[in-house]
Amino acid sequence: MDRYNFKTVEEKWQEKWLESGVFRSKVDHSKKKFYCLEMFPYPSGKIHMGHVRNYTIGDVLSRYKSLQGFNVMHPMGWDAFGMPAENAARENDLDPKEWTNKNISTMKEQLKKLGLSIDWDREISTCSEDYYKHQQLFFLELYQKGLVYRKENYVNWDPVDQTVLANEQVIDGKGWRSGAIVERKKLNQWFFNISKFSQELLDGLDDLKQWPNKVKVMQKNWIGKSFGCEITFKTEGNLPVKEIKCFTTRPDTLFGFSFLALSVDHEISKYFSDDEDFKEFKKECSKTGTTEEAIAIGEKIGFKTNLKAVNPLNPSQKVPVFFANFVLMDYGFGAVFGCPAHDQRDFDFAKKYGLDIKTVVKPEGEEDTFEVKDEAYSGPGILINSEFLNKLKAPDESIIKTIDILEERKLGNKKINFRLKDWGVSRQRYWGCPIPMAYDENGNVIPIPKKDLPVKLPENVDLNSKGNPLDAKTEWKNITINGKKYVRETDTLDTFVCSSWYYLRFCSSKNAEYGYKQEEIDYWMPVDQYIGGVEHAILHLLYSRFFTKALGYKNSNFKFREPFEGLFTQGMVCHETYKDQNNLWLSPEEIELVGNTFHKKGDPNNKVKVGPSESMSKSKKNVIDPENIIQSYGADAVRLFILSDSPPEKDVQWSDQGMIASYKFLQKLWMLHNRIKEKIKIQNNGIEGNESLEKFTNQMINKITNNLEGFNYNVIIANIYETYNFINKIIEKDLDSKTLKDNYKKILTLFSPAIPHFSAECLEDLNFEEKIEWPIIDKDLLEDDKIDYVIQINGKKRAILKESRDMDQDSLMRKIKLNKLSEKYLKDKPINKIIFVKNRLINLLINE
RNA sequence: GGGCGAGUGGCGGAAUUGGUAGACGCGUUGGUCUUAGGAACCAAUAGUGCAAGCUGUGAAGGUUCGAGUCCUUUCUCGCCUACCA
Repeated sequence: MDRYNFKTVEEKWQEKWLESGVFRSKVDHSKKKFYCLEMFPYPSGKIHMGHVRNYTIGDVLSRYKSLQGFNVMHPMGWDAFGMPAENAARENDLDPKEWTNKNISTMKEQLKKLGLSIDWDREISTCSEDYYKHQQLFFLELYQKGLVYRKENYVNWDPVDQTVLANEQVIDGKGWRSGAIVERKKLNQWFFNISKFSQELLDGLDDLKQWPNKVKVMQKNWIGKSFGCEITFKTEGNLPVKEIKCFTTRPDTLFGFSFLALSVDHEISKYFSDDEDFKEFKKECSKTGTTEEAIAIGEKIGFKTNLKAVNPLNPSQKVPVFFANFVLMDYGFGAVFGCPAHDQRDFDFAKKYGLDIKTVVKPEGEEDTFEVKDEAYSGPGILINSEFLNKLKAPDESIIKTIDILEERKLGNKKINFRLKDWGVSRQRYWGCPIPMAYDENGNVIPIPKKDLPVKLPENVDLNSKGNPLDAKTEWKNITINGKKYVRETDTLDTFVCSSWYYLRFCSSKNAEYGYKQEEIDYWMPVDQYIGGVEHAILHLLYSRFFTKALGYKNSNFKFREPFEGLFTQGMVCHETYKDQNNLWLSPEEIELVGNTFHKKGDPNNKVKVGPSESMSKSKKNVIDPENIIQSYGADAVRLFILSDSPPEKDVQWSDQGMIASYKFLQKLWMLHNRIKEKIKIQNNGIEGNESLEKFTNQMINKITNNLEGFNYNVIIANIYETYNFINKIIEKDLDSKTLKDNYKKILTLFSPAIPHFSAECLEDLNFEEKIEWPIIDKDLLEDDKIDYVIQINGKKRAILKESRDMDQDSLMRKIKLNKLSEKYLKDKPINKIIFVKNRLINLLINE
């Protein structure tokens, strides 16, 4: 008997699938569609285990849905713009496009070896003109709808590299590449008006029933809706400032007002631009702002101005105005009214600067003389010391009442404030989608005419030039439109823009006229199941939701409101970390086990320190290369292992032993397959095991179907093992050929989403040529006619009786009386109460 | 500081949602076969006890005939987020 040769089998089926085009999808209104999408990869060079896990999960689902008769679309593409290409190209002196395309072809081959059911005809790459020209058109459309605008905004500026850095590229206040101290610089940038949809994006979350709650909560917090009031404070002092606006959620504590605090970037700061002390203070603020620790400790510092702010509800009260480090310019109005008694931050600040702390809310049940002492009180209660507001219930009643009064007296307005800010999409980078805009000599903006799209990225640019390489490319930059001279916008779009609409492009990946074809998105959208890492919980998913809403804005053809109906966030793949005696990271291949300690390979004196299991990363060298693993064990074995060890939403530990076990299991399964094959050939008409085989198969259909529906993919693998164990036993028995054949076919079908090559090979080996469909559960067979009844006495399990299904209480009692257990536990003691759960258990309550 | 989630054998994890706790796998132990085993197969494997049994799902209470599952309090860990007015 041959061993299972995964190499030939997997290659054979991968070729077959590709040639026959089984995974090709097209609109077919006679069938229900299922759009399965995994987050497309960045072509960094090679696939990693995270990809293997992500795409295996999606593949199991796609194959399962196909077998169920759905018209499945399962596409794949490349998130191909971005900085790594630009950096790699600079380091190796080559073209980012070349580098990217080479990576794409490598990774595509690797993905194919996993045996994924992907419709490669729909492949897209965001860095190709075919893709980004449509993105430019969308940009212009959004511009026309008023959803795109330009404004000055602060950015992280690297003065050495002359470029803008993303927040995550600023490490301890320094540029990640140059090491230069990052400056805050105001730059003109393009923005998408995502905040216009704040409320819609928030409300939409309620409809996303198949999203993890965790992600919805994160988005909700990110959008950050708060209800409150804007209050205009009159000011007095030696500056030409008459009033300052604040946003507050607690206007009801206005009688506890004791100072007003401004952000150092507040417009009033312009009057202090020559003040040396203020400059010093501002520097101090930016220092504390950078480290997370400083924020956690949260030392509050302030700079006192000569201004006084007037309490609008009590004009005789005038309080000092400070600049303070804890006030953010981009939230509310960059100004806060301080009420130390009921806000911990304000409390800390007041303590430090010796400001009044006046209690205006007491907890229910306290005396009116209640006073805040060691910390602010922000809980519910009753208003005190607040004149006409006294006795109101805080917070709900008091806030509404106060806002009413402020509005009536024209001192303030009810206001809903969102934390969500508009999306700055300009990047001073080469390797991205050019923004299709231009400027005349006066700096006036015009969109590039649609007929001139796409604005192509120029080739042969000098990536080593300071700043944006596009800026240096004068022959590209200077253009003429309708005989008039213009200069192109040289910024490119944030790569998140590319991934905000790629799910639409997959529906019509070849459509040349427009980003999508209406009838195709009408059929395929929304994505039924989206699968990816939780690290995209906010940005990518929020931007995609925004893009859908923006395209649907003033466009009645756009029928769906949300791009992703279902979302599944898979966990990471982890591995132990290793360090040698010099504290250098070692990869798993660089170590070996001698006795029971690890040493560096070939260096028995260099003991290895085993660190905690962490997400695989190149920097910690705790990576396992999927290519090697597939090479040694085959795709099905890898799939089996990656699914088996943990629920897909949780992190999984890579284990060599587990991997080997999966490999060995397939070998065992192949042996079993051959025994089954022999048995079927013999054409016997046994009866012994038929019934139990049918029952088992039917129960397995039920279990595996339910586990697929619930994403319990690790349990499916356990079910496959169970099935092996069962058949391995029953195969000894006398079975009828036809029964064995029919049931085995069903079982192989159940296996095929997880181990597709193996299952296909076995099915073919037995000439199961008819169309393979997901087996149907026989409800009658599901119910065993013998039940294990749990017999409890006073709630304790005392026995299990195998009796017939649907037995009533009295009959079961009679059986119990006949049992020796009755003698032992019951004797003649009176039974006080009987709890009987049909087909499950009986609990007898007696006096002990 | 705020939010979310999780604590079950030596390990990863199951448990039809309130009804036999520990499925399945790894590891370990014993055995069979073998020149050999880091192969294959068989068996055992929560703790304790010779056994009947008793005890067991982070801890303490509670509801219930019955709690890993529900409620209250508490501890620990993980993730996200952060001076959001």
